[in-house]
Amino acid sequence: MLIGELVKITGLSKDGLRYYEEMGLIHSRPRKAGTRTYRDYDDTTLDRLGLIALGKRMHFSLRDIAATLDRIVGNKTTAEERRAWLVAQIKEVDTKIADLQDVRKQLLLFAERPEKEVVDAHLKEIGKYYE
Amino acid sequence: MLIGELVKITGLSKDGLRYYEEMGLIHSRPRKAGTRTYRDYDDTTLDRLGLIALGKRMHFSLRDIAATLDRIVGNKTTAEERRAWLVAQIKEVDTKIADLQDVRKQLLLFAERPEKEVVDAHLKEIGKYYE
DNA sequence: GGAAAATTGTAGGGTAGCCCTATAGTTTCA
DNA sequence: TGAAACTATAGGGCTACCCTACAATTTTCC
Repeated sequence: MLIGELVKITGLSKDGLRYYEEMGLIHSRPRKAGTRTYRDYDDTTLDRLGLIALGKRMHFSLRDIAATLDRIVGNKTTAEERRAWLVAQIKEVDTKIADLQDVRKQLLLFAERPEKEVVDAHLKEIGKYYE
Repeated sequence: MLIGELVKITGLSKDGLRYYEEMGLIHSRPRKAGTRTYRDYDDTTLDRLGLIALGKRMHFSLRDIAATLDRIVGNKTTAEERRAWLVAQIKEVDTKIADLQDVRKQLLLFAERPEKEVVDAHLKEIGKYYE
């Protein structure tokens, strides 16, 4: 299929998809047409895009996603390798969740006593984690 | 204090701090020195940087953080306004947590049956959420 | 069948949130 | 006094795109 259909199915943008291809996240077969060359995608592209979306929901960079895409979709990896990798990913997600839960706790403390002095004092305590 | 001390205390970079100032997230009093003008920061800057860090952990854009910084640190806001705003923020964080938990569930399903055919089949099911 | 509309291509600029030079003015300290 | 330490501005680079052009190639409609 051409890029337009991919756009229709996925809701992603033309530019985004071409950027993915440039980054090596998806691939197409060149289809010659006069002086132009169109990109022809096959169905497995949709699987890859699904995984890319999953990676983005994990707040991973495209570079990281690219590195792992072939690892999970590719045929070269064994089931055991996939499992080990997946467990590692789950741990990373757990870390992100834990961090957000901590943030939530901080916000809740603010919300319970929203008087300026209390907020300010609380800020002095937690505000020391600058990064 | 000058920018170097801020760098030491926070661990943030000189460039990052100047970018924050450019974006209006922090402020300094200009200190003239010959043809140059140095940035002079006061202690409240540290409070602001603490809140900025909190915002970043929530994956908020600097633009959004800037908009809310004055709202929470500023004197103009009432306790009730602050509380309402904080509750809204907590909801947003909850959404992010829920999404990550969903991602975690998907990964776990993959991990439990990492055989290629099963993974591929599963992909077809969940892989339809492209964004 | 020929013109108009839709689709694709490349090229270029813009955004966010920084990092990393390079070059130069200012202050501090031995 | 002169070198080291700190500061400034200016410029380019990176990521993950978006948003114009403008041109080539279908496809569609009359």
